[in-house]
Amino acid sequence: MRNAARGGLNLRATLECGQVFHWRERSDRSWEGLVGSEYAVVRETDGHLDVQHGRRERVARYFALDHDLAEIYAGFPQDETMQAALDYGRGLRIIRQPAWECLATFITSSMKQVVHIRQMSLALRSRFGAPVAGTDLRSYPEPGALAAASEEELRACRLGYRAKHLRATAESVASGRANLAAWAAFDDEALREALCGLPGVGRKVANCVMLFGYERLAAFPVDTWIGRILQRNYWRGRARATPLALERRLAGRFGPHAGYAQQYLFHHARATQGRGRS
DNA sequence: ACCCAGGGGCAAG
DNA sequence: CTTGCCCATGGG
Repeated sequence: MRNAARGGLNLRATLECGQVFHWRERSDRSWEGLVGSEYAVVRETDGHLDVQHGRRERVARYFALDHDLAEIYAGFPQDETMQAALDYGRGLRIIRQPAWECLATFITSSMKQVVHIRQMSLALRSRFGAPVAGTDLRSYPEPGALAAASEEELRACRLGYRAKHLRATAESVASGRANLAAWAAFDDEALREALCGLPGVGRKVANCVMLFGYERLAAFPVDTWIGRILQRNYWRGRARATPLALERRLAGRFGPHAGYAQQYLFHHARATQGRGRS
């Protein structure tokens, strides 16, 4: 079953740009992963999505094929830095990721490279997740499963100091004190404030969860990569600014879908300025 | 040996 | 409201 994507699709960029961490490519160039707790196999053909396994509508929604990329791109700034990132990542989509999976994953992301986040995520799935029919992939652990785990067990998944934060937030969500589903009704500021109240969640992680888990496309996470890009290309000659200052002063330049712009800049920088410059 | 990675929390200025 | 330091772990 083939699904039209408004403005094209770059499946590899979408799945490897650092917004989601468990998908894997198969030898036939298709990709397999879990949409919530459902096994899915997908493939990109001519800029469209081929759903080879899984419920078509559900998978299409997960990959946000309804996002109108042409309209989103039209809001990007017309400068060289942004256009180079756009040319490189064209077709990359911000997907609709389950809020808890996204929140938990980004709590473990602090001071870690994408490859490590993936390893921790897979270890958590393997140790605490539930089996899924049709695959050896396991669903992301429920909040209760992580809340019931000991800190030592979480550290065994190589989480380090992040184990304490993940466990505490899992408890908060499992108890219902933090109702992630209800928070979807909050406006951006209220949602950010609610998220920042959770252990291990500061402004950067909150912005990632808003962008990837709540479809708040204006959310603009500033990490070390984006900080460098903004400082060098959009804040030249001025005093070194903190991530928060950069976000407040510059996010507006990237339009109503600033989060999309941010992800293209991140993906481009990571690929071209590559991790190992020896 | 040293540096950095999709940071956050906390105490101190 | 900002800055400095620590928090583990892996890789270059």
